[in-house]
Amino acid sequence: MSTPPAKPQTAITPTRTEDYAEWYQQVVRAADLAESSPVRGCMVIKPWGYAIWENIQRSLDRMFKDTGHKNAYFPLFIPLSFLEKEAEHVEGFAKECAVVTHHRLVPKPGGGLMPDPESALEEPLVVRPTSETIIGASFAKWVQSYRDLPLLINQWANVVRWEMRTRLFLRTAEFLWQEGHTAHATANEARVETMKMLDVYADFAENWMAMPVIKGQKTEGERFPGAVDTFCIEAMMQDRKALQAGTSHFLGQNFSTASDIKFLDQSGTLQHAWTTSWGVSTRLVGGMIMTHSDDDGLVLPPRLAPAHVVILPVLHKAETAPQVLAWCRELAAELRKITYAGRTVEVEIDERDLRGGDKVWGWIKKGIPIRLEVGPRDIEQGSVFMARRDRPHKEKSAVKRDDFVANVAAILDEIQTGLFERAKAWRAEHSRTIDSLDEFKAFFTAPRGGDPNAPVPPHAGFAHSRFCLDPEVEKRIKDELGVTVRCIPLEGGDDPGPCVITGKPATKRVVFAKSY
RNA sequence: CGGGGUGUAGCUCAGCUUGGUAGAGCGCUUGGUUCGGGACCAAGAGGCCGCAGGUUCAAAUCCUGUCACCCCGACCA
Repeated sequence: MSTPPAKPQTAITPTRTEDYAEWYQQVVRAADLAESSPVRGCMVIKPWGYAIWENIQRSLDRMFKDTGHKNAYFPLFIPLSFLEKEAEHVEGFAKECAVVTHHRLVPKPGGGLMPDPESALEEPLVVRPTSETIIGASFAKWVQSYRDLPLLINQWANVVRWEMRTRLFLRTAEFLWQEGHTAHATANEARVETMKMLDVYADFAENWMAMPVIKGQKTEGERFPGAVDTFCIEAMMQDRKALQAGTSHFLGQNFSTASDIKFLDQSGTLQHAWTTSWGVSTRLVGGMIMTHSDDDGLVLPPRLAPAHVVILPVLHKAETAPQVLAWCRELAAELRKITYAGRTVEVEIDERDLRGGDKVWGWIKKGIPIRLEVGPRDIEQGSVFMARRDRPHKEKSAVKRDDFVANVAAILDEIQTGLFERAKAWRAEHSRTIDSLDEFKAFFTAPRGGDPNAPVPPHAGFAHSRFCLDPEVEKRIKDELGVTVRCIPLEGGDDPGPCVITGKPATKRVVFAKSY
């Protein structure tokens, strides 16, 4: 018997190719990002994970403000009647709403507590699944004249959608997000706003998350309930499934009509305003994980990393320990004066009384971009031993201390850019232009070993194919292959020819994929 | 919400078929030997066996219900 080839040891089991879904959960856990909670479908976001969200918030908030938006805050509860105002909107969200019906608890016979029947609310309150209607009520008061427009508001908040199947970060019953809501005097202005914010999202995804995205429009079937047009950014994960990472909606006058947002224009005519809404959520953290992480755990794009550099002092010799520590602290202080991507370089010194290997692997699994090992020998030579999370873990090199200080921002940038290029290459590798139905079907039919309950194996990726945009056909394809139109790309999609499914004339190529 | 699976120590799991005082490895604590690296030896701490009922002299084990998690669908950011 020959021995099987030795499998390289990885910090995360299983690996991505062995079981992607399980790998994802293990990465989240190993990096200490979040955990499930006693509440069904709701997660506890732990400090390392929350810091990533804070970084997302900080940079997006800056971008929102730079485009003229102001933050505000609206109630968590929405009167049921508000939600009923927009027909498609109700229909879309009714199935997944948490509803508050009482305001007091009383002792239950036999122990425990129960809602006091006497305290039933006259009108139930819905925990917001999104805030168009409650914000609309405010907008209706705030807008009287064309001079009040445009009204550009953003809210950072939590929302609740009673999802049937949840996954940490990707889909939770409660999630954190931001929702922008704007009102404009003309349809055109509102459309410009819709596209502007889509651009902001794409810019953020690519330049901060290092996650390449395709900007596009949703088909009728995938549109936000109540919107006239929905636009999105779509990214490819490492299992080649698509992730909708952000949406921007042109709402037309649907919600302004429902909420009575009216103004007198310059000619004295009473008009309904034109509104938009747009949002991204903690799902972005899931997207970031699935875009960059490897079989050793989380890989963080430096611009969103809670900390950029960890210094691991070699402290096991008592006589040199104080000196090593002092040297490391001084280095850290100097690094913290450097600015990278709008923040100072954030440095951790891991002084914990742990074995070196344990510390190193802990930080690898947390995805920190740069690790520095510093011991007496390095100090003697005025150097640090550097390892980068975007390189194999054994690849370490001695770098002169002062060179490192001078170059740290450049190195972080190189990692950031490298991650983006790698993700782009991955997407390119798994995208195909497909013009025949047979090839299309083959592309999306992955063998499952005959077990209908088995986890879904990796998908082929994105198919760029012409499509006639018939909703019936789209539904059929979804039922047959589990594949949907992720978006109609805004850029580079024009290519008239026969629809890949029906052969009917089509003007554009769309992106087909399986999705989260 | 339908189908499948799993709940036993912080983690991964064995024990359940055939009911009889709760187990292993990793992790944790302490001591020692090591150590520019996920080490080794020894001694310890730690569990109402998801929860609630039932059957039984006796339940982790059998029965019923319920909750949670995972996978496959449907739904969705």
